Amino acid sequence: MSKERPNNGKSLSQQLHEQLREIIAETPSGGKLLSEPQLAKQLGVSRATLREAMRTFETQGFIHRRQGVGTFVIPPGHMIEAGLEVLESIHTQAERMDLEVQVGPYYIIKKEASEQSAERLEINPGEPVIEVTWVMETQGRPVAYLVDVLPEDVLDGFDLERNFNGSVLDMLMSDRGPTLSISRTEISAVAAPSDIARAMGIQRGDVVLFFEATLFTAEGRVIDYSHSYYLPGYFKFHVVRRVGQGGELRG
Amino acid sequence: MSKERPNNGKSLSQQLHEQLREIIAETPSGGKLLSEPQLAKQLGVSRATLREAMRTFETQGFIHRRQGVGTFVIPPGHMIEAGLEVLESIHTQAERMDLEVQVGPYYIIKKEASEQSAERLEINPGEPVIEVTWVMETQGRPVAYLVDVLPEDVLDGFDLERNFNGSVLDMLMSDRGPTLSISRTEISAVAAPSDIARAMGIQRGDVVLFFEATLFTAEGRVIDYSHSYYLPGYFKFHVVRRVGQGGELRG
DNA sequence: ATAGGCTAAGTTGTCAGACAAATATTGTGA
DNA sequence: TCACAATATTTGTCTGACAACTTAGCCTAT
Repeated sequence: MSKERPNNGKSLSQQLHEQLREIIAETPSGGKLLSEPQLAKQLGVSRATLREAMRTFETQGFIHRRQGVGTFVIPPGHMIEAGLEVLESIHTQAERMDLEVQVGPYYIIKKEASEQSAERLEINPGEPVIEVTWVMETQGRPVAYLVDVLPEDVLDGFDLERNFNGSVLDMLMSDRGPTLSISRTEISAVAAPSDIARAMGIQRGDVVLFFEATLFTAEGRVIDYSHSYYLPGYFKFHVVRRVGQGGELRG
Repeated sequence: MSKERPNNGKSLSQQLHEQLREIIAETPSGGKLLSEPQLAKQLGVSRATLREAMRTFETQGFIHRRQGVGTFVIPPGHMIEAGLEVLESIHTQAERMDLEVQVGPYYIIKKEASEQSAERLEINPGEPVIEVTWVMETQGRPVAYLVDVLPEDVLDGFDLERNFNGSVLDMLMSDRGPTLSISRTEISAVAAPSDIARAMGIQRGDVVLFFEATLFTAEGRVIDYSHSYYLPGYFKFHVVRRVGQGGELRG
């Protein structure tokens, strides 16, 4: 068992969250959930706590509550289907796509933060960072080229050389790591620069998808800056865009 | 004329939501909110209700609650900033980016649905559709090429020729239109095919971002299928990805 | 027979007050 | 000075109740 974690105010709530997810998943599209008092009793929590958990699913558009009527599961297929808005490693993502992947050549080096890296990581240029570079392959063919840059101290407690399985994100999301919250990913398209082209075995100037991401902890600290190149055709990225609600917290 | 609406279980909660948003927006980055009892008293609601509202913001990653400590505003700039997950027209989006845009040449034609369009629109091939094609320019330079395909009956009540201002989406979102819910957008990168290259004044084979989107009404009907090409550099698209929660509702 | 209104039951929305759990601060003693 | 206990503050959860809303069925008047 991992480290002796206290109930960070999460464990219980987390459990409830999981249970609720299952219940929602098992309810047919458009179907009606049990009433709140019944559900609360079944799950062994108070109605107030249950309602807070339900609210998270409502915010995410999975369920819909109508006063005096009940709570309904929003028809999926037309729903989230786990696109880019869910933060998961490219490894995990590839599995869902039934794509068998291998970790190609990778390099883990310690260096001083470049000006660009430093700005993204919100540290000072020259501070020590770890840079992880690797190529993702399927059927022996390179399909993605990934670079992660992290402040050195973030990796305290990790044995990078031993535990690296191809995904920095998976490692950070393990229970030993800090609590992650969101990742801001910029999307663009570029012609492959020569060094990337060489590593991926394509022509210089060939079209690749380009992602640039910064990863934040729950406290708002930047702990990872990554840029990655993907061969079109092997990956299908998608986003679910929602009308209106929520936007514009900033002026 | 607003119909005689009863409090659809929202009006009050909605109001609270707005107030909370303001409070969060006005709190400095990383700052601490008032304690829940104080906030509840100030807003004139019970603590339970307040907590449900806060939960929505927590789910969206705007605030972070720590038991025994308090509730904190997550530094923005780190935050949402209205990325791709909000459904809005490219026109609106361009405005936010301080990009002055003009509507270049456009064509509105009626035709029979191709096999591909029909599949996307969930109709039968051969049924009448409207196809809107236009080029978006900034400083006289083409920067995007957009094609929208809609079933003919969707546009009942719209005078397309007269009202078209460059955005099909804006028109559909107007009050005369149906209630929209989500848009599923696939993201890829391609080398510009010759006809698009010609229309955009670039070389055939140049790199462009490629979006392919289907737009759903609240009832789940597909009412728009669009594919669009964007010149990298002129646009910055980004997505905010959230860790774990909510994912995998579907098998 | 039909249309319209009324009643009752079920469900979500909101409220009040209380205690538990986690954390940070302060005070105390060695 | 340092370790440790006491205390105050804050979020997490519970309980029970009532209000607002929706639906379905019954009843009445036309």
